[in-house]
Amino acid sequence: MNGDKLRSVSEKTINRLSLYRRLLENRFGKGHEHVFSHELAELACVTPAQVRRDLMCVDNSGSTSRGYSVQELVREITAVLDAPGGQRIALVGVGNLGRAILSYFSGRRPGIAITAAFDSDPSLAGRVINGCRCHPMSELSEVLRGSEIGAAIVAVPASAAQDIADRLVAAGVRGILNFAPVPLKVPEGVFLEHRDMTMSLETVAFFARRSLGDAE
Amino acid sequence: MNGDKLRSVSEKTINRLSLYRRLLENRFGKGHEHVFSHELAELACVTPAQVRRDLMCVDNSGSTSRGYSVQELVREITAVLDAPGGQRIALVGVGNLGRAILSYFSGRRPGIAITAAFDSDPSLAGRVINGCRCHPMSELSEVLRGSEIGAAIVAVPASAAQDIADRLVAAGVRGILNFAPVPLKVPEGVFLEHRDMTMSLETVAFFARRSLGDAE
DNA sequence: GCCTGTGAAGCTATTCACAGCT
DNA sequence: AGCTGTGAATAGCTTCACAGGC
Repeated sequence: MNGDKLRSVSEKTINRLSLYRRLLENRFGKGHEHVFSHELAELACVTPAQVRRDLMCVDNSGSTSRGYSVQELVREITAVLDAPGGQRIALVGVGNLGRAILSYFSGRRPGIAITAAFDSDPSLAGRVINGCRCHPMSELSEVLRGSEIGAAIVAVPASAAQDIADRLVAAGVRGILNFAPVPLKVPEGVFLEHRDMTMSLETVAFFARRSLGDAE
Repeated sequence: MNGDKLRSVSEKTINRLSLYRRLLENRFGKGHEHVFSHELAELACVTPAQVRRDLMCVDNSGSTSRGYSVQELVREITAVLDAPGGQRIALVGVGNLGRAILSYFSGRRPGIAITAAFDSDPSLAGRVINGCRCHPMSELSEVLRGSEIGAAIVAVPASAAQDIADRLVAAGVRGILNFAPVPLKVPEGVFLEHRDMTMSLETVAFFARRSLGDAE
């Protein structure tokens, strides 16, 4: 389809495409059939030029004086973001955060499903939480090998995270979303996103304080 | 102290300083008194040049052929990041995610404390979770006004998020960490960080798939 | 007139590369 | 010899500004 364009799309653009799609779905639900780049920009809190630039990587239906067709745009962004048959994700670590993630994603996005969870607590084994089956940690490799899972969420304590990451990669996982408060080492070719809450919160605290100082 | 340098520090640098500090604390716990930039870089998964560049904004003790003194570096980063008397944070939304955040931050960082939580569920009012008192949502402005809280975490459903943000800003909050899956509008001068799990997960899924494709 | 798509400019962040120090 | 601190170069991202279309 639009193969080569996709090779070079940046992470930030993919992030925003994900956001645009949700905003558009929501907007379409409200009866709007078309959007202008400045309207979508307003919803997403970015500039209109940014929206148009981002949309260059979707196989865009083009546009008229009415702007973009919401429905077509959603379809085209989906063609870029989602795997044709949907994508399966594993969750490792079913503590407070892991459960929050399960409950949040349960059936929320059609293209993505968390289909297996793992925890070192044996009492969770066999339980089904928000439609997702929990397995003992020891079965990680085995369960992943028999599945179509290509990405995983790591929500375990810092001390366990690197070991888990190694095992995930060995089992064929090529994308990791890491919530553990420690940077992970993964081989070239494995995509890694580190979402460190401590970093986020300390950063917000810093700039909040600086803002106050600026005002005075 | 090092006032003007701080005006221009980027968000990314502050993020990494937060990370460096934790890695250093951990390292010092293991008996290392000194680090080289390439060692810290290895721990943080960045380049040595990046580390040195980031450290330019701390009032650095300088360095010798032994590298940086871990203890001093921690102290200097703390002088940049933390408010002198510690910083208080509010949490809005005590659902699954909110509880995960409370349990995670409970006593973890000395410079930061989540001192008030709010939820629209009246049955939570008055309860204390991980040392943090829950208030009914209606008391948000009142409680914040009588406090030193300058930043807040938003962990409510999308539909409530903008209203909460407006009330937080009106009550004097100058930094918001937003976990709701919707971009928030805040006035100039209020720092906003949007941590959207759907965006993160869809992005990881996309690049995991692309990685697989690259390999084939 | 007001939109989109996009080359070019402008900005920000990262890395290079080397002077200066021990 | 091997480190830090930093000007200069590079790479990456965003915005400008305008040609072309309805």
